[in-house]
Amino acid sequence: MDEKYFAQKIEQKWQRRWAENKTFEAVIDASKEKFYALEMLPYPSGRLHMGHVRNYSIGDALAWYKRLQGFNVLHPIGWDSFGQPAEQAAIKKGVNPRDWTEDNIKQMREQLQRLGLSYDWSREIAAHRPEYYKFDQWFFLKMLELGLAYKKMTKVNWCPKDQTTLSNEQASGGVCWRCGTQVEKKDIAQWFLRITAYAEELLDGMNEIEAGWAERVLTMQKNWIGKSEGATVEFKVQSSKFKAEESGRVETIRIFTTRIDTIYGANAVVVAPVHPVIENNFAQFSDDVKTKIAEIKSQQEKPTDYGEEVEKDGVDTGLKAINPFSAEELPVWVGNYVMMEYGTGAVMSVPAHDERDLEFAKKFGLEVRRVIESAELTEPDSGDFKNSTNSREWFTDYGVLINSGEWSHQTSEEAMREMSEFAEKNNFGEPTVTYRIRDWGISRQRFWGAPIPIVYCADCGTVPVSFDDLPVELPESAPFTGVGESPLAKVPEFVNTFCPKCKQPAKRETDTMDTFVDSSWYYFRYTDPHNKSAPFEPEIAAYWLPVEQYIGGVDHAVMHLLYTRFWTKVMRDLGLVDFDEPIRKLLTQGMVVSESYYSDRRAGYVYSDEVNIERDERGKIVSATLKTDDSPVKVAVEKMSKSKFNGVDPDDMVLIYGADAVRIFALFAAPAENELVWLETGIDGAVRFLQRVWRFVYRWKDALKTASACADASNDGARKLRQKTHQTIKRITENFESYQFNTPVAALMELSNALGDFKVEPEKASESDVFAVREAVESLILMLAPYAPHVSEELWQAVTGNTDGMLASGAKFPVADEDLAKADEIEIPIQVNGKLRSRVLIAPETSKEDLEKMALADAKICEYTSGKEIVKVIIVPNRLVNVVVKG
RNA sequence: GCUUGGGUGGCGGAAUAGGUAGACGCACAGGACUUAAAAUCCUGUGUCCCUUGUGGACGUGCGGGUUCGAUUCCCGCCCUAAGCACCA
Repeated sequence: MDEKYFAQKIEQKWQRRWAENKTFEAVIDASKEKFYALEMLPYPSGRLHMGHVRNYSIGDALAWYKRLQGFNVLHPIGWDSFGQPAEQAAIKKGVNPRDWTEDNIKQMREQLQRLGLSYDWSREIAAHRPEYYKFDQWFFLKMLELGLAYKKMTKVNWCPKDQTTLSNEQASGGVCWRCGTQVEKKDIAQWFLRITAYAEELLDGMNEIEAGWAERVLTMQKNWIGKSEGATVEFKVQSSKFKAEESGRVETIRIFTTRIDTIYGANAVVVAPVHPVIENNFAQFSDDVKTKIAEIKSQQEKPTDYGEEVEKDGVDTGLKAINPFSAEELPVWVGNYVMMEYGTGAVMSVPAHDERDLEFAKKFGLEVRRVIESAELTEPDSGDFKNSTNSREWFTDYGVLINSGEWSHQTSEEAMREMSEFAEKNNFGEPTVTYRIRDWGISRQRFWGAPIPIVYCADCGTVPVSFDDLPVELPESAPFTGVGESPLAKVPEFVNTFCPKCKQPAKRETDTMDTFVDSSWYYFRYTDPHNKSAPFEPEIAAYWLPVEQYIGGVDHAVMHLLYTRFWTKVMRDLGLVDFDEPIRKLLTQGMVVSESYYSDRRAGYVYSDEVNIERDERGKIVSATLKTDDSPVKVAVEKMSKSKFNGVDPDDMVLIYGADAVRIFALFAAPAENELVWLETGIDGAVRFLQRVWRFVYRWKDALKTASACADASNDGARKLRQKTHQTIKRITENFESYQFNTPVAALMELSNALGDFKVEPEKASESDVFAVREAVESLILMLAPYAPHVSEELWQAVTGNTDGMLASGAKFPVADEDLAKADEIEIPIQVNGKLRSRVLIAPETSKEDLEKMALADAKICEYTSGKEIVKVIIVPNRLVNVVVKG
């Protein structure tokens, strides 16, 4: 056994041993409490980045801790291996996406193993394998049966030159990212999952998980679902020649509003350019109106960039609609700020009480009529807001109604309730709840995804593939051009099939599923990863699920985490699971960032070794210039990325510092939720710490073998050490229980420093010294294991002589002895009028009376109190004394 | 604009049922060891002031408030990050 710490050597040794012993393979054991620790599965890009390392280090620390606590831990990993990059590689380099993906998985698996993460590799899954995506298809068919999957026409971004659909990002600025052609909107038929059917439940379920999820994530989901309660009101269209002639019925426009109380202030009805009433009456509009409507329509179809303010625009169609409350005749306008996708695609315009309507009214000179007055006014004024005491131009708060017929003098709250009830009673409206969330479109015109198991038959129409014929497998390859429809459509062997119903020749659906489908249920599959006939056995899943702790980036706060909650509710309705929420606790870890250097001269990012950086003695950058020509370089702290040349390769780090040190630093440098600035210098501290522990253990190793079970309390040094040990155990246990991963490292360092201060030579140590040191060392090693498992195993072996590894020997996390942890003397502050003036050493649990006596007798305190009247003395036992004086 | 976080030394960060602010680490400075360097170990390190002390004042974004006592609670601002955004 080597006396020097060589990370590479011991890390390989223990990684091999864990694998041979199947140490981390989880087996159902009903006698033990289970713990499911889960990290978001990676996309196999081929290289691990520091964000992964941080994510998995957190998860592994937790898994180790829970394992040492005696839990039956499930800690799996897999691959989110469908998706665009593989297809891009195929287009650019001509490689087969499957080979590319498998190669990447192999490389990244090795990288993960070099970090010594305690995964159960026997449960590894990959989304691109037929045995996995078979059940994506299975779920799709089940949802079809439940009416939760359906097909509808929808607008997509379309590049007419490349003949392909584009995502919003690819259509940024209204042009195709590849060829720069003007992007069009095109209607194509796509498959949707009815997530809206669960909107209310997804909202309600948040109460259940509130305690374990970061508030910002829940808020983001709430905003995304976007529930808004209001009312629909029907306005009869007066001058419409349409329905009146054809069916004898009067055409109506249904508007949605959250402020029905302001309806007497409406001066117009504004509809989206694609609203049915416009299409129905288009023929009777003047040419000017027609042109304007077409203009607004095409403007709305153009993808807009983030943050872009669009000026209000619109046109009076000449149609008239009747306000059912006031019987007033209002003009019907087309407005560019009204969208068909939200609410009913029509609004009533109330400029006095809505900022957007005001903007619109101002532009077109429409009347602004105030109908709500601030409730704080004792007397409602005339309604002429310019002379009103609360003369803001618009007023969007709740208040009291004025100029509203019989509803005047009611409060907004009363009026909203009663007016929508009134509308319902009289058949021209009803209370309505609207959601922002739309159904989940899962069709992708791509090759590298799970084929949607549907067949189109000339006679039978759209026919689902039979469950027995799953999986619908992807062909070996396809022509990858990046243009045209889905590559699958160009593979005749795939496309041509037979109708499952009538057995006549038919064609397959060539779209594949959104990869968020794969990640919606992957962690259910981990519980039963080799099941051939079902996604998982409900009984097995019932043991392991729900997930106790999920760890991943905030970037998935909405999409993935909402989809998987939806999927769980569907699985519950299918009888596969019996809970509503799959994830009890969610930890969203911060990004890993580092310094990047941008050169204006080179118009791009440059490598760090191309830059000269001067720092002052405090480390602040004084100047940063390009080495080649001394031109200035901008320094920014940004997310690590290849294109910014500021990434750090985890493999290099592991090679230089060892996996244990990298993991300690990743956890110690910042709280898990914070951004982590990766600085090479910081990691030295982790290495130094490990080496100190290592040296100490080897210095004491032989002496410790003689440790007896005797703990003699008369030895002061030993007693102090034991006290520190138990205080540390207590602290670290509390930290882990509250999911703090940075502070335990500090506590371990303190304990290690205490050992360093223990100045007894091992050869001269008394029995109680040896006992105390052994206790401290064993505790230290056990508590270090979640951070630095390799070093811990090695040192554990050195101390105990047990060569199987601490897991195999069933090591347990140390338990703090409260009595030993108690300090035998405490230093408490004495304040005069809240200012610290002196300190005094006391025995714990010293009585209030004694404390007061000690405080008032203190020489320094007397100095401050002499000649003054002591008003009172505040005593917090074991904390402080505060003497309050006057004069 | 709306929503939600967050502002503590040169830096990452500790500490809040209100009770010694700055644990631990980095960086820096001085010292020991060494022919020398590395490594290691020791000491110091919030700011300012003085009579250099078991000294004083100030100090947790800013301004108020509550309290014997506020980084922590309340009110009003400022800055910053993220998400959403013509959502009716």
